[in-house]
Amino acid sequence: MRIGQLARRSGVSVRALRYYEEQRLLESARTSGGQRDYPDEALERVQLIQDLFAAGLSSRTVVELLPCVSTGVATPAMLDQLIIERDRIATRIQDLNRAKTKLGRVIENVTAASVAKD
Amino acid sequence: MRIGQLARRSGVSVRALRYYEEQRLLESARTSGGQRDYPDEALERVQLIQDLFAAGLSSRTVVELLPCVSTGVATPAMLDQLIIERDRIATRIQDLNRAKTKLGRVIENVTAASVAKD
DNA sequence: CCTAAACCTGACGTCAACGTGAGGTATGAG
DNA sequence: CTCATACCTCACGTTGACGTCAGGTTTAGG
Repeated sequence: MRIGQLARRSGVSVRALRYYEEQRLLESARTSGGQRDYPDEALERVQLIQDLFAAGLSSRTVVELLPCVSTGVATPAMLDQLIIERDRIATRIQDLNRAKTKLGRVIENVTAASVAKD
Repeated sequence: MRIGQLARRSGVSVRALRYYEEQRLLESARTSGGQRDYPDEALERVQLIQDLFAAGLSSRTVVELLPCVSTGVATPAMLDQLIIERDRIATRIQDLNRAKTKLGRVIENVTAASVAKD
């Protein structure tokens, strides 16, 4: 599969895919002409990378953790890192819930006020 | 209260507080010598700003929504924006939960494997 | 009055994850 | 063979929320 098709299937830009390669997050074979050629599994991997990015992990962290996320095998240091990141995500979720609750209350207030006027 | 004290109390940097003022998120009175002088309520406001930033809102969005978040009064446009942001946060929470679950499974696998070796 | 600490205003630096050309090559249908 | 696409490699630009340094001023204690 070539880069444009992978981009369309995964929903990320061509530039992003090249960037992932630059960061060693994603490999590609090359055609005789030098164009990238991806196996089908690349799609899955790109989606995984996106998930981890969306979770706020940096590309540096992702490149460290991708092997064990893919293979299920990890060194103790990697396990520590995994736990740290999971906890960071958990904390972040709590922060977001607080903010969401806050906005929710504001929305309720405003809505109630406007209904009261009716 | 002067800027250094507000910084210590709120846990954000002096630079950040000046930045908030620059972005019109936070006002300050000035002493005769030109130094910033904050009322006690500023602490609360800084924490609110931090919450909204942590939720991924931009300073532009925050400056638009702060009035109604503080006062509870909003125009229809502001209400729309509030709802948009709340939904964005909700989506983000779901993303994070997915990533957390994924990492959690990896951690389980790895832990199980290492226990199996014992 | 003196001085250390805190504060002031610019203004340039940083970092991540790409966006965006510029200028050239590969591919494949007709 | 031809030509429209799709692709290639630099390499500089962008954005947000500050960090950081320079050079000067204010404040409060002794």
